[in-house]
Amino acid sequence: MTTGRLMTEATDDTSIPQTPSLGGSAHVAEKLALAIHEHRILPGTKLSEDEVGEVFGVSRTVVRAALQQLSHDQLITLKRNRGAFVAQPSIHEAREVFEARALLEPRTARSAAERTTAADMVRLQTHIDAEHAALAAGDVGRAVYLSGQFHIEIARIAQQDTIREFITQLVARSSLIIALYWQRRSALCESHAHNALMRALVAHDGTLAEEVMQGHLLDLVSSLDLQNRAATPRSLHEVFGTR
Amino acid sequence: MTTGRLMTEATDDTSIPQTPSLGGSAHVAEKLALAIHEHRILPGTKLSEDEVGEVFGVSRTVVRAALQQLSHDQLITLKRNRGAFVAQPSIHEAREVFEARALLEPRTARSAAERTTAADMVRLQTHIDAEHAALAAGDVGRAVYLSGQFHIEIARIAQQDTIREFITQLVARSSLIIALYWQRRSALCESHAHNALMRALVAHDGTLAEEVMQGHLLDLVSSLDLQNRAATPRSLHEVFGTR
DNA sequence: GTCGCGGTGATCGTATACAATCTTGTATTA
DNA sequence: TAATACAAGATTGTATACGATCACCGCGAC
Repeated sequence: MTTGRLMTEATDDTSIPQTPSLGGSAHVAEKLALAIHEHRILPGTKLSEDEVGEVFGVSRTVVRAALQQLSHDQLITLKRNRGAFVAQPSIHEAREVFEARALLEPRTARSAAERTTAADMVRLQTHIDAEHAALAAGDVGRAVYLSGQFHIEIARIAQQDTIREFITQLVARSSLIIALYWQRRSALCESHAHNALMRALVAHDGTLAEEVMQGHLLDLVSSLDLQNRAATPRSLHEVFGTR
Repeated sequence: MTTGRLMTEATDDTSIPQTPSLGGSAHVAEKLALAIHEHRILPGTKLSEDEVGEVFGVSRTVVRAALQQLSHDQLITLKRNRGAFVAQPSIHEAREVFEARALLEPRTARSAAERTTAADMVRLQTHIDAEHAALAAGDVGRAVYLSGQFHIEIARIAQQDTIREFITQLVARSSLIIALYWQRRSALCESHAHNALMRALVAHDGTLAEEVMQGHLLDLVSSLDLQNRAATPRSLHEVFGTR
């Protein structure tokens, strides 16, 4: 066990699932997904079954179940007899992800605007405050995670569970894409756009919400470097195309 | 083992994975998914791990992996310490599924129209022929399956893998919805719409393809009975609203 | 010096065994 | 008679063990 402390150690929690309604594998999957979201585990990192099991104090059986779930969400890639690796979306995949988001999210924001309640407003404001706090603390990973949760929250307000699930997957993959292709620039425009979105929502202005969301997603894409090929491949095999 | 012959028996194939690149669990998951698609296994059916393992000649380990995958696709529902059951989408979920399809597929059809090649046309025509053959043979289940595959094929032509994956999930759930809420009526309009779609695609008429797809999905929804609550609920809890 | 080849270690794939939980049948009692 | 408590059976949840496959590395031949 040479890597260590990339993720929360087993001593952080009771190592016994605190949510008895959930299976242990779901617990492990959540923890891993959060760590990936927050960029505490970087794309390309190998997730050995033994190692993960040791960290969380569970057997390989439950680790395998968790990894399979994450694989289905395309957060990790399973290679037969090789192991699990945090996914490294290609530039092509990155474009597709944001095209899908552009297709789903503006319309969802419009729906959300028509249904935003006072309670929703409070939740959104809390979210934005948390984003600001994370940025102020310099915790970029957490800020990225919270920023994604904001988009998911909008889908929740729209009361479209099926679409929300898709957006959840897209946000997760977006987190990987940001980790790979982010070029530092305007980090503040993010939460600014979220503020504008919230204003449109509470004003029940669906058209405005749709426009703001569309522009926000475009800004997001343009803050990435999707031109240069060969952006941060971790595995030597991928560098040279062997295997 | 009292149920039997709902799905293809183990003697149908070699019971040894014929695709060595795929894990055995993927093989089992595919067979089960196909059986569910074709309505050979109906919503609400319990899929016991032992039973499935016996049918396919594999151990519970691989069955569990397959069931987990199907659960993620929402084809089955896993209940802790209870087992796996073929999913029974509620009317609300059914509406959401088709709303999501209405959001994704028309635009995807437009993209596909701009990229349809001669080879694609052949594939589409083959598909439509197979649909006709299945209908002529009275195999409604297979016709439903092939009809869904047609929609997935369009997403493939559009070269949008991410969106294609979403549509694949939605088509799968649509199959369950059709099994639950289908009210017999115009079974032929289906393939007719598919013919119209193909014509729009080969003519590279994106606008027409988008319109046809939108209308086709609306027809599909209106062929369902999503008004009556309590349409074929299997669980008594759902009948009486307890828990 | 480079290419090909087999040994070796590590890791995953699958099967089996045991523990925990739920369901169900039965007997007991008010 | 009906309700409850208890026990037996069945099913899933988890852990462990063994076998298969692949990557890595050293050795030898060309």
